[in-house]
Order: sequence, then structure tokens, then C-alpha cells
Amino acid sequence: MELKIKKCPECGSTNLIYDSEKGEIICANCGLVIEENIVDLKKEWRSFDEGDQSRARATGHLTYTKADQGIGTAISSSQLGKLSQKDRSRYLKLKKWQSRLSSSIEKNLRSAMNDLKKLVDLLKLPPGVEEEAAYIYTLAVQKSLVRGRNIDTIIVASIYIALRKLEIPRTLDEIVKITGIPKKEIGKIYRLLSKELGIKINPINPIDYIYRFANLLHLKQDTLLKAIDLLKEAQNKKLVAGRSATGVAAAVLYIACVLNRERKTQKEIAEIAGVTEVTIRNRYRELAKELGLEKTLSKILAEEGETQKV
DNA sequence: AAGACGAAAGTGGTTGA
DNA sequence: TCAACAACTTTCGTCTT
Repeated sequence: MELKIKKCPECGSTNLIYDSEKGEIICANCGLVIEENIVDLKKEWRSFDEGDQSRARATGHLTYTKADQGIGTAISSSQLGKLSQKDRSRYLKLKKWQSRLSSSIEKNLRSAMNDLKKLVDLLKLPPGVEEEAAYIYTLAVQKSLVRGRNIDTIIVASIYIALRKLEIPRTLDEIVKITGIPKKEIGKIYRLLSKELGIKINPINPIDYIYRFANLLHLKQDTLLKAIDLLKEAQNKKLVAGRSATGVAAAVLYIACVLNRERKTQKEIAEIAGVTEVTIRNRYRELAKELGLEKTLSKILAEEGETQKV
């Protein structure tokens, strides 16, 4: 299959997968779905606030990664001479107060945006995440949710919300590992922000993790597609509700590996997925039973035992 | 020795009175 | 606010190859 597109526009990865059934190209690294006939690769910026049109595509470009959103607010002092004495002193007084008030916010934003950039680099995230996280952080500052709390934690929580919002699969554990901020703290702020800012977040779909884990495990494409089929079947049969997305993804991948005779140990998959082997086994057992794969699977495992003996 | 399996006990988060 | 609960983890013994 010859792909016209060579690189993922979000993260630049060249590891693209073509799902012929859906007619989609999917980035194995970040999970972005790339259409065949691309007109505009950028995601639509959706606003969290219904009335807020500031992020609509037709307006001028705003960026939240700059402390003043790219728009200077200072009034030119060359106009000052034209004002009357009274207006002039009033203006200067106002200006003093305004700068005093806004400078602390802007200072906060400026340093936070620097830290945010560093973290996004460190976590190797696609650039859209930085913008989205910056937006969330800015809202948090505006709603005075930052004062008295650890800024780094809020930045990390903003990133995590951005990831969830953009449906980019990264586990909280990966973020904890790199940032060193405890899961508990991130989770607390994550909940606070999504509640206070009214951000609705969908539960993670295991499918996003499947692409990523399969890529990290260097699995063959057939195995990946097999895993996706299995997951869809399991979802249709309502077998995955209430289970952790990573655990489901890991188990489905393990089953797909066995079926395709591409051996990976439970341990290998467990490490990539950030779950224990026990969880994989539990999901594996449930799924195998409910999907009627028990016999097939044990047969394959027995056969492999035979060939290993010889 | 390595991998798979599963029982038992412990952990942290959610829910509902 | 607290207890019950489900999902998951840790730990460990057993079995197979």
C-alpha cells in the first residue's frame, strides 16, 4: 500500500498505519487519524465556552502560549501629550494600577509558558498539546485557581487535560515518571480544573492505547488490526465498561499476539502498558471466555509448546 | 530459569446512605 | 463523613516447558 502521506502532521512520526477497512491512516505514535484526502490537517479549535468565538477559525490567530496572547495592550504614550492635564494624571494613575495588577498575572503566565514548553518537549508531545494546555492554564489563572497551589502541578494537569481533550494516548503514569509529580496531586488538580472550567472529558477509549502500545512493542500490522477487531467485538458485547483502558488494551494485544503467533510475554506487554501481568491475565480470561476464544487460544499455546520441544 | 497461572491480601478511588 | 465496593496491585506458591 503506497501512502501519499509520509509523516504525521501532528508529531512528525513516519510510522503510519493504513486501516483499509476504515480507509483511514493512523499515526502509530500519537494516534492521530489522518484522512486520505486532506484539506486541512489542523483540528478545529473548539471553545470550551459556548459564547466564546475567540478560537473560531475565521478570526485572527490567537496564541495562548504567549503571556499576552500575542496582543499588546499598552496604550501608546505618544498620544499622551494630546490629553488634558486632568485626563493625563488619571490615565497615568490607571496605567500604574493596571500594570501593577496585570504584571503579576503576566509574570506568572510568562514563566508558566516557559515551563510548559519544556515539559511538552520532555514528554515528546505533539505541538497542538502545548497550545491547548496553554489555553487551559490561562483560564485557570483567570479564574484564580492557581494562587496558593503548586504551579508545576497545574501546568502538568493542564497538559493532561489537553491530552485527554485531544484524545492523545499518554498514561498518567508516564507523566508521573517524567515530571516526578505524584499522581495524587495531578489527579486532584485535574479534577479541580475540569470541574471549575467546565471541561467535559470523555473516558479514554482503549483503542487509542492499542495503537500506541502496538507501536512501542513493534508489533506487526496484522496483529494490531487483529487487536482492534477484538476490541471492537468486546466493546459491542459491553465487556469493557468499568475496566481500565490500559488493562483492556494490553489484554487485547496479548490475545492478538497469541492468535497471530507473534509471541510477546505478558511481562513485556504489561511493562509497556503500565499494568501488571495479573491484570492482563484477568482481562485475558474474561475476554477469551466471552468472545469464545478459549479453545482456539489454548490450542495455539499447546502447539507452540510442541514446536518448542523439537 | 523463564513464563504462565491464580489465590490471597492490600491499596486508592468511587458511591451512596 | 464513613463504610461498602469494584478494580487493580503486590506478593507468592505452583505448574509447565
